[in-house]
Amino acid sequence: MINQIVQMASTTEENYLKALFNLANERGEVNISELANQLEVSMPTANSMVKTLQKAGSCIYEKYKPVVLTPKGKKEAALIVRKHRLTEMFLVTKMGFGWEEVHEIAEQVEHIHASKFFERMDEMMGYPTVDPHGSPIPDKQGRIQDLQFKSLSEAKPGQEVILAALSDSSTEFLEYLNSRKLTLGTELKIISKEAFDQSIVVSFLDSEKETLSQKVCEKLLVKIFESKDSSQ
Amino acid sequence: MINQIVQMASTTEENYLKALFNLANERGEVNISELANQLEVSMPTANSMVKTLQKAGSCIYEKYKPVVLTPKGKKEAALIVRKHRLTEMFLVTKMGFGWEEVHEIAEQVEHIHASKFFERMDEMMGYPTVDPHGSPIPDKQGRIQDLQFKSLSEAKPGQEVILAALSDSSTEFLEYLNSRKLTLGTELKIISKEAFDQSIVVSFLDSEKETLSQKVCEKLLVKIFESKDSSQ
DNA sequence: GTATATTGTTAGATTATTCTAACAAATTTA
DNA sequence: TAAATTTGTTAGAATAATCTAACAATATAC
Repeated sequence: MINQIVQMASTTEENYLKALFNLANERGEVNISELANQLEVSMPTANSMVKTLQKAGSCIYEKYKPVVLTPKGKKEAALIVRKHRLTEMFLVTKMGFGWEEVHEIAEQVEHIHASKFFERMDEMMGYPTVDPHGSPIPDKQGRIQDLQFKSLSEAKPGQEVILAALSDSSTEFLEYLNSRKLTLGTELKIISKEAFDQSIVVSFLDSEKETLSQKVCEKLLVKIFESKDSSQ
Repeated sequence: MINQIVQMASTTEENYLKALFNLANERGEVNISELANQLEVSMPTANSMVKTLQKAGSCIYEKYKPVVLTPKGKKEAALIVRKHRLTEMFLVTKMGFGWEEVHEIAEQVEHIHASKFFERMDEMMGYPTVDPHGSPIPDKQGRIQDLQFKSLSEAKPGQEVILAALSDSSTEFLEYLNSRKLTLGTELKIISKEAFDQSIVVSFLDSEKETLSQKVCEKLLVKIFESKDSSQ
């Protein structure tokens, strides 16, 4: 009888996997100092944990080379991200939390192993595909749909767009958006764009007008409607 | 400047505190072997952790004597039990789980530190005072109301009682109760009691009749209505 | 293209949590 | 009460996750 006890990843290992996954998505390659920085541990600590994850078959690592997740590691990470995003969505839609306060809670809830718990959340919400920040929720197999939104800074005057996701979900940014009543799903019309500093004036909610800096525009991901003059 | 960093209890320590609290409530004194047995660790392990908890001021321990929680330790434990029971209640009333499946999930959720999360649950449920098994939910200060239910085995023929809580919430027992449609809040009338084996025949839901063994009766906690003939 | 800075590694130590082996104290049984 | 059993303790070791110090490799700057 083969008694193959596949040890579940510890909470610590789960955090490393998630960090590798997120860093790889943001910046492509992941080196030890980025990883250490992200997790607020020393480089020797990150180095040693990467070796542990390699032994477990979750990543590939060669001295002085960037760390790469294996398909196994990617799936493990995606399933943690799934739990995180389902939780965030649940906290917002079913428990009345603001989108700026859910990340911290979800960081803890994502390490719960009872899959029943997350399946019920999923069911109660009608199987959502994105979280409250517009990020896609991986499916049960760890697959992620590619949403391919554009940054608002790519939009041109006259175009209409829908705010669909954020590339920065820090509390500060979310609170900035709250203060301008900018929520996901909001329709924006690009009134003008300032050539000097790339800031954009938009109108939304049938009346509000707002100037958005380039910095802000880069972080707002939008669906751009095909131009009415069919220039494509 | 006094820089008193009071270290939060680890998940492991929390589990020891909870075990000490529960064992003390069930059996009075807690000795090392009971604790070790409850947590499925070796006696030296339990012994060593008890010393750690003592250093943290959560319990009092002298060689070969029973372990006693300090007021600090009792409060810490009660607050974990609070999170556990709030979670169980939430899972049953807001997420549609059966009472026999929530314990396992709550064992994991109780270690989440985000107090916002539990406060929102509490609020959504209207500040319940008991969990789905009839056990009291400690308040935010760790205080527990004393419910003082009686065991059904103390009831006498002719009396009417309401099933209020359980002294055993094992999955097997909960499934037994499910199969008989016995839920908390059910009104039972004691039809007769068999002197030989202390089994009791009850009627409930206006029609159902059921014979309950002494073993079962001892685990059912009830509110006994004052007798109509005011014999007290 | 050398000097400087950054990044990464190894070695060695620490703390938390656990174990087994060996022994000691307390309790139960006969 | 003496023997047997149970309970508890100490000692010593193992693993996970972390650190600092010291050194090595790679990348950047002049």
